Amino acid sequence: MGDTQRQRLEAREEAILAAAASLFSESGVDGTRMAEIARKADVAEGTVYLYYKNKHELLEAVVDRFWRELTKGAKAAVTSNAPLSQQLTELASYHLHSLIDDFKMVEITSRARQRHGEPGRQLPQIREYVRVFDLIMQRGIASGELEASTPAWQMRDVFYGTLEHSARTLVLREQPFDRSVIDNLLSLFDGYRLKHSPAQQDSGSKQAALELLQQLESEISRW
Amino acid sequence: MGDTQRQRLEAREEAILAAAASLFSESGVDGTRMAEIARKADVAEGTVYLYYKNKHELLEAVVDRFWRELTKGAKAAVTSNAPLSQQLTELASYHLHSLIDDFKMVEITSRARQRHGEPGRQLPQIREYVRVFDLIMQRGIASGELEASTPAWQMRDVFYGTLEHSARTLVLREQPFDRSVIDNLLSLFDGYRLKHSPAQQDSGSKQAALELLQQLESEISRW
DNA sequence: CATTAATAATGAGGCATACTCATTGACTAT
DNA sequence: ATAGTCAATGAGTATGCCTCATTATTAATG
Repeated sequence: MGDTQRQRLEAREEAILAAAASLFSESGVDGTRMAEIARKADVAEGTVYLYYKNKHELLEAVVDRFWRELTKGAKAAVTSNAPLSQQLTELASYHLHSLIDDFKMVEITSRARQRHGEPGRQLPQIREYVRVFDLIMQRGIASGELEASTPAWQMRDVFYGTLEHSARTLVLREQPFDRSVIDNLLSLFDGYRLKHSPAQQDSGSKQAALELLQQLESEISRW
Repeated sequence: MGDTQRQRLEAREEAILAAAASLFSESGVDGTRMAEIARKADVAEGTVYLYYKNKHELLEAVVDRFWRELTKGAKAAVTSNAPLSQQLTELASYHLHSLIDDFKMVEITSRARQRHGEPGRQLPQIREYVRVFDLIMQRGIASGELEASTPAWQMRDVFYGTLEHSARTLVLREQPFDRSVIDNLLSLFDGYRLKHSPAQQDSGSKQAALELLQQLESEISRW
């Protein structure tokens, strides 16, 4: 039947993707030959090119999948009714753990971004991943748990950038996950916490904030 | 004379390095052929290989030089008697400006780090650059301007990681240098500022801190 | 079930390019 | 002047990505 056929095709594509991911991680992109990938995926070399136009597109697909998986976990960490600080802690732990475990993928990601002479792009799935971090900041602002004077993207850059760099530091030193990195980052984020009680907000901005909050919640619940 | 000969060799090496840097920046590593580099440097293709073993070593040399130049500027920003917050501001501005201006080099750097299957290394000159950030944190701790309970490397990861990620954000959005990123980061760093006056330190730890401070100062002055 | 059409898979060969090395050239010392 | 050393050259080789004519497999039709 036609249905089984489609499944076979998808299984082949998956096999190629998995083989590439594993080999890229182990030997690096330059250290992996297309023939190896084909062999590991149990197809002929030419078959790879039926599914991916060239080595670079295969690399992009591998990277894209990695971040798509990460995004799932990140969303899980954020989708809850827990207080903001706890959600941030969970997200940060998940993120740092993941980056450390698959640091090779993080390195390979930067390789996938550079396509010949063109300006460095952002792969769609990475954008989506970063958006999870943006949303939690926006939600914190809307709920009044974070001050509104700092743009959400700047808070995100602190959060995301710090963790990415910490992961690099730990991996290069061959150290494991370090909880104190998270604690430190979160105590720093207290600087973004509103000191005033929500009651001190004027009613106009409070109203606007509530609307934004609801909008964000609905967006998150749609996940 | 032998001296002129040596100068000619150095000039050739320099020409090759400059040609490679310019072409890598413009067209990316994969988009640049060795023959182009040779032509731009006005030498035969084989000559390039007398100075650099292969394309990857040439790439490493280009990246290494870039960070060596950056290190000079960073040290300049830090070598002064100004208060810590001002030095941090200068260092952050210099860093962010540089990363934005030469973001292509930043991207290429991550490419130079991955050598085939080996674990991601840190090129020596990048290490040296990051050490400038470490030293200013250590100095702040020693002088009592920063709290001692957070390890210097964690403060550095916040500082360095945030700026690197902010640079990426700005470049991808095609926005120029944004002073508010620096202001935000520095106001966050107030969280690391000691609230107590130095007099509250017990004399033992104060003594130790002073010694460390002098040691750091002498190291910095040796630059 | 036989036949035809359509689609998927193959792998030998083409081709671009990083790299080598035998030859040539330039300079130095005696 | 001559021999010796070191630098430079660029045609040729090797490697690895990718193509495409051929073969195999599946689907459609009567």
